[in-house]
Amino acid sequence: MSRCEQCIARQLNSMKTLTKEELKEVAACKRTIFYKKGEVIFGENEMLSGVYCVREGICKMTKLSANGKDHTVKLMGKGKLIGQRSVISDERTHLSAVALNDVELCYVPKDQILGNIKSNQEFSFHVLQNLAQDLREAEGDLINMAQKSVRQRLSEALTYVRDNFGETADGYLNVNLSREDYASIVGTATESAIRILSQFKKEGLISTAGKQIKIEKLHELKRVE
Amino acid sequence: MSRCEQCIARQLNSMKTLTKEELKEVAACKRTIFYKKGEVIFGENEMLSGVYCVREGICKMTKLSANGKDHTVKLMGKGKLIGQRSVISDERTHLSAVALNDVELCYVPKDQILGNIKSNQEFSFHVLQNLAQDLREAEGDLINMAQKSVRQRLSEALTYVRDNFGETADGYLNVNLSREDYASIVGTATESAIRILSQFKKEGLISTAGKQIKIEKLHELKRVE
DNA sequence: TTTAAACTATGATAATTGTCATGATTTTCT
DNA sequence: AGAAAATCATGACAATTATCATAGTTTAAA
Repeated sequence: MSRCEQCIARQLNSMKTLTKEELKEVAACKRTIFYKKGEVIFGENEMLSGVYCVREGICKMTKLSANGKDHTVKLMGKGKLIGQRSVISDERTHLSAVALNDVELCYVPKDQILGNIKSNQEFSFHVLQNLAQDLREAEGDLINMAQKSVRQRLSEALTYVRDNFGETADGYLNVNLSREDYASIVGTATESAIRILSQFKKEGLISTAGKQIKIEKLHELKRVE
Repeated sequence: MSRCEQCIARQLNSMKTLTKEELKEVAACKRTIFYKKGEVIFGENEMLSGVYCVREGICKMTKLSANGKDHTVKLMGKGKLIGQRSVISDERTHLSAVALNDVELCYVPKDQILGNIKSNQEFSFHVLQNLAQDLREAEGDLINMAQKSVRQRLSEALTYVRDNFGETADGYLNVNLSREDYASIVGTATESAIRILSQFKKEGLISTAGKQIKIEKLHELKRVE
């Protein structure tokens, strides 16, 4: 079993501020867990006993709404910590976490995390900065949702996926989301997402090959009105 | 000039975890500032040199959007810390802060706050929990924005104002926001906010006296479809 | 106090988005 | 391979919301 010190994901979050001693402790109590596409890591309103660090794959954080639809609040890629907020607040989850593709997670018990927050000032401050950043993003998303059209939001969702998860050698997005996934991110009806993607295609802003999407004209896509 | 130890606002935020010594230091370097209704405390994209604690009155945190309209992200009442996120991230502000009515703020230099975060574990953890809570709220707002109608959001804005800022003896909301303010919170056109408030009035869910609003039937208002 | 400015109100109409329906296409499973 | 299920696509229509216009009301200021 690989040690935390060698884990790539570790470089990407607060864990990198831990000392060798602390990392050994984490390594001793952590567990690696695999989830297949579509599997639920945890649901809403659950008490978590630890946090999950994404080592491979992508998870979506979603919330079920009154009308029965899921809204995807954010996507968590390599290095992201899932469940951090709930553990810090000592509250039940308010979102559920679902594997968007096959996923490898590293589970670290809550006490280990909280212990390090208490004892390692640098770690604690890093977590603080992380949350501050998440907050900034959430507020930004809120404003986008309030003020931009579905078309704009969808175009931004495409560039978001591209910027965060990259593209293949021939320019297709690395991550293939269904139209329903996009609709859930953008906060619209699936049909609307489909329709607008069709428009983008007709306008030559994107092209598709099966489920794959290629962003053709990023510039125009970005300044879509 | 009043000492921090006696300040009511202090009871309401992370400051309450500071020791007497630390409070004395804060008291020594803090400054009390007054703003009149409508005055700007800071704008977007500014570097802050400290945080502001609300002692009296309410501030709104807003962001100007491409279409020239302001969106109100949240209201900050007594005890709330303004600018905390920017100071922790060491980034420019992404929102501006505006006095919604006459306001008394207590300004604490950034170094003082950051120093306490570094040295006082309890304070640091409290700030962490605060941010986690803010994050939860922001995500909740995002989902509301994505999934609820303007009518629902407006009804929730009313109960939000009531729950957070209270009502007078005769049942009117303590805080009197303009329809434009409500529109800015809800993320809609001012005319739409006006229209829906008129509807609520016709339906007997609220009543008004000039600028004042009284919630008449909270129950039905809450389950407005 | 009266005059201007800001705010509230409402109608008419357009634009956006959601919903329902119906097929085509693709993927998955056996 | 073939059937079933999921996904994608598109039309028709309804509902919601924005925009423009106009006027009444309240508030603030000269």
